[in-house]
Amino acid sequence: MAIGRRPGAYVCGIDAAMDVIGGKWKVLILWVLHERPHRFGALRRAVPGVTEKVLAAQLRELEADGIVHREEYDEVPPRVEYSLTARGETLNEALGPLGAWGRENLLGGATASHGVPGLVGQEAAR
Amino acid sequence: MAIGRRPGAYVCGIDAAMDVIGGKWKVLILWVLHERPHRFGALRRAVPGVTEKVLAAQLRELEADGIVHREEYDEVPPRVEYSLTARGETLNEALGPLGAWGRENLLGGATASHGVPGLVGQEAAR
DNA sequence: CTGTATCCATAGCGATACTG
DNA sequence: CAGTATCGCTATGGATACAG
Repeated sequence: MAIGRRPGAYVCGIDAAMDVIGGKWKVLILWVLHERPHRFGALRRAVPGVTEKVLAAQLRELEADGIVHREEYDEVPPRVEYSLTARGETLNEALGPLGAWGRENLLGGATASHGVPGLVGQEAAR
Repeated sequence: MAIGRRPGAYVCGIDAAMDVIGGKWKVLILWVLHERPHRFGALRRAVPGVTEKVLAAQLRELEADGIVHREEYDEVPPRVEYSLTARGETLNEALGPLGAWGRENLLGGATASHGVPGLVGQEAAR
């Protein structure tokens, strides 16, 4: 409990989880952050097509749900680093089978993995 | 491949899968159909709050994606039965860990399971 | 560099009525 | 019974400009 934006409105764990990862870019953000922490600008470049406003909004929601950690350094120029929390890591692992299903059934097994431990490489390095 | 509504637009298996289960009611439909086939009206009653139009639309998409099978019986009164395909069953299984994550992290482990084989009971019978 | 503010486009969803 | 048609709302997301 304590997280999720519609407390008490879920009929099973799946739709609760869907609420957390339902944003258009969230699984991509998860995918990128799983490899290593990113700052805002790097994240924006790593998630092609997202605008600043939307990226900021999705990060806020993921932060509110305890998935990502936001570390603000009081420097100049400003620096903010985003990383996965422990809960974010477990969510990423729970997403593994779904990613495998998608690769096998939707992509023909041709594309990069989704950060399942032991399968992720340097694809998202950039 | 051959399924998914944005062929070639995915960066990893996860967002491809998200496209398939992204509708507001789709995971619920999956949950209900996993237990046993349902006809349209029964499905509508089993998924509380959905309207006919939206239910029909989501079923069409799931059918186009090869997740559900639509069996039309030429009787009077008309009868149509919806069931999961083999691909739908594997998708349901791939959703298992995510549902477990949601129950543990969002619901406190209090709610019914999502049809993970061996865990589903009569909760969705209704 | 890391955001917020403003405005706008659209997709998805919902209610109701109607048809084969 | 099993849908389709029509209408419209609202939430999400996108583009651009501006701020700390």
